[in-house]
Amino acid sequence: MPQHEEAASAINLIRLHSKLQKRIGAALSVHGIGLSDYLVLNQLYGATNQRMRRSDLAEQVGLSPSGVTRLLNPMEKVGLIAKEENPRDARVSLVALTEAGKTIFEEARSSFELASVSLFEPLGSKRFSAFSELLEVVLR
Amino acid sequence: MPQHEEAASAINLIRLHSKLQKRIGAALSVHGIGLSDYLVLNQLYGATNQRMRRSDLAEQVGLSPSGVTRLLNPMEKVGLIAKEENPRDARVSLVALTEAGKTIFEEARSSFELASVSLFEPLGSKRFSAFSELLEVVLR
DNA sequence: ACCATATGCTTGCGCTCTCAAACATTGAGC
DNA sequence: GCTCAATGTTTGAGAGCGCAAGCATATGGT
Repeated sequence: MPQHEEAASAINLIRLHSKLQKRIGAALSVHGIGLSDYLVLNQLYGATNQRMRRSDLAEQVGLSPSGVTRLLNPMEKVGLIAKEENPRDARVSLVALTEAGKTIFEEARSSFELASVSLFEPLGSKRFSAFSELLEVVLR
Repeated sequence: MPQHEEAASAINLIRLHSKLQKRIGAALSVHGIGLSDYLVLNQLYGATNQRMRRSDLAEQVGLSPSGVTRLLNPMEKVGLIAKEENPRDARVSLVALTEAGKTIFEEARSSFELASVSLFEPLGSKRFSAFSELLEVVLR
C-alpha cells in the first residue's frame, strides 16, 4: 500500500464516518429520529433561549437551507420543534425547541453517547484524548 | 460546551466529514465523477487484475449492494468499468476497470490528493502523522 | 416615496442511497 | 435427480439532500 498519505487518511476518514453513521443511526432510530434530527436538537438545546434562525441552524449542522426546511417540517408536525416569527424581521423564521423536543433529545443523547463511546473504544482513553484534540485542530 | 467527550468528538467527526465531502466533491467534479465513483475506481485500481465482485466492492466502499448496482450503471455506460460474467458462478458479476477508467482515475487522483492535503493542512506534518495513525487504530 | 439589491426561506426537480422484496443460481441433503 | 436453504444481484418504493429558481421582506441610494 504505497499510497499518498493524505489521500489514504481521507479515505480512512470516509470509512470511519460511514461506520459512525451506521452505528449512531441505529442507536438513534430507537428514539424515532435520524442523525440530522439529532444534530438539530443538539444545536437547539445548546442555544440561548433554545431557539435559532433556520439559516444559522443550516450552517451549524452542515446542511443547505432547503435541507433544513425539509428536515424541520416533519419535526414540527411531530412536535419536537415549533416555528416562531420574528416581529423585527418577517423574513426570518425562528425555530424553538419544545418541551417534548427537549425530552426526546435528552433520551436520545444517552444513546448517542453510548454509541460514541463504543465507536472510539479501540483507541483507549489516552489515545482518544489525543485524537479528540487533533480533530479540533483540523477543524481550524 | 462539550459535556461528553466522545459525543463531542463524534460530532466533530461529522463536521470534518461534511467539510471533506464538499471540498473533495468539488475537486472531483472537474473530472465528471463523484466521491463514490472515485472510491470505486480507487478500489478497482488496487485490486488484483483490476476486477472485483460487486458485493466485495460494496463492502469496501461502505455502500449497500443495491447502491453499488445503481452507482455502477452510469459508470458502465460511460465506459469507466465493464461488467463481466463469472463462468464458475453465474450469480456473481465481476466489475473490471477499463483503460478509460484507469486513465480517468489517475487524473482524478491528483485532484483528490491535492484536496486531501489542503484538508489536513491545519495539522502540520507532525500532527498529521499522529492523526493518520490514530485513524488506523479507530478503524480496528 | 421609489427602486434596486440583498437576505431569508421555500419549492420543483433531480440525484444518491437504503430497505425489503424479487429473482437467479448454486450447493447440500436426501 | 429433487428440493430447499444460502448466496449474489437487481428492482420498486421512498427517504434525504442539494441546486437553482421563486417568493417575501428588508435596506440603502436617490
